[in-house]
Amino acid sequence: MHFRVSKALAERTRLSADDWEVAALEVIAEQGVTALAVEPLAKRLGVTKGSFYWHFSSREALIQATLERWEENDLATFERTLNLVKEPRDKLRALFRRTREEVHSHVIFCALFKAADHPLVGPLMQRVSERRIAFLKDGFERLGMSPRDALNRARLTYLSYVGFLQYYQQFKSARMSIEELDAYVEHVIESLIP
Amino acid sequence: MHFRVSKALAERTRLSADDWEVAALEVIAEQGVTALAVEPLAKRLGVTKGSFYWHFSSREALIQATLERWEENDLATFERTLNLVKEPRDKLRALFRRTREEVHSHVIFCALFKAADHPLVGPLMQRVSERRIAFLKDGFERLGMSPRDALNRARLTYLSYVGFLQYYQQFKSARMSIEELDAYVEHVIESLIP
DNA sequence: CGGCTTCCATACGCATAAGTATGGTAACTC
DNA sequence: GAGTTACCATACTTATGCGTATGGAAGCCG
Repeated sequence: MHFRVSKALAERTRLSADDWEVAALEVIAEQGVTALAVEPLAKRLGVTKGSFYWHFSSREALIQATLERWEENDLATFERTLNLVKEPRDKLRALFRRTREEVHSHVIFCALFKAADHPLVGPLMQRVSERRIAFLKDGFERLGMSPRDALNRARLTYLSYVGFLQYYQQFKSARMSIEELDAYVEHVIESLIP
Repeated sequence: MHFRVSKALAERTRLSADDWEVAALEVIAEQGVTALAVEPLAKRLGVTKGSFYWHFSSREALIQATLERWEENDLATFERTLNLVKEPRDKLRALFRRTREEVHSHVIFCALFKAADHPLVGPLMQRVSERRIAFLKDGFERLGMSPRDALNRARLTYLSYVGFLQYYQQFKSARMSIEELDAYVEHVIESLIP
């Protein structure tokens, strides 16, 4: 005897490929790319992998699609934030201060950076890195630095950002307080923006 | 009919726990902590896991022992390098320039940092990070910075170091040339050392 | 209402890896 | 040289995860 469970309780909306990609990105943010497995992901979504292999041909295909989606979204977000401020110094400052906000996107970025060994993730993060370094270089050049110095300063800035994210994400027990974090960001701004 | 293979060819020296730890550190440097598995490691050493479980009670025990060994060695190396130069400015400069050398130790450091999720690796890297930041802070204070500024500058310096390592290790295809690398390090020195 | 498509469950095969149990062989000891 | 210990191989068991095969149920379409 099997009574059909109420639709509201069971929430039995069938899944789309998008649902899988969103869930995959969540797992990547929480546990990294290597921890992204098909069966646990299916369990998380309340289905079995029979569903998964209808939407995707393989685990790699899911990763590929998820990464593409993230890159597009990242590009769009970056462009949007980028055009808010015009004055180069303020633009850089705004960028630095953004580090404290939009935590979620930073978590994913950080997880992807750590997974750069993966053949699909590596090229992606290299593209992203070069784009951001180029953007920073442009900013420093507008502030009067030589192309050579601007490039190196951009590298230094970007890589300190990467290091900071990893540190801040990992060692949550030793996290700075909000005030300390603010002070740190202001110090970085004073030290790196001419 | 089985003729005993010559001892020189077979190299059948029996293994010690140390041998396993050294090999484990190699694998960590090459493929990270998560990729460290017992059976592949045994194959690498030309034995089976029957040998492994005589020396160690579990995979975790191996990781533990390997990390302890690395931390001791890292401390010793750091102390040694540290006492070579006395003048604070030169000391910091020497430290920065060291980034280009002793590649192997940096590879391990980098791999461990990426594996900070692991319950054994996390606390270790936190200790190591705090030690190094404290060392840098001391250097900056000796150069006349306030304790607060010195701490933040030390963080910035250390985290840019971490970010650089990850970037440089991962994206070998987009690596800078030697000259470019030198120029970058000199830029960092000029930018961060007052 | 019968049929076709879409989405999913179940059940399999295969591979890798942790850990255990047990027996074998080298090496040292007396 | 007989016995003990130290080191290792082989052969399990269990668990996880990828991918496939196949059948079943829901939803649309005529």
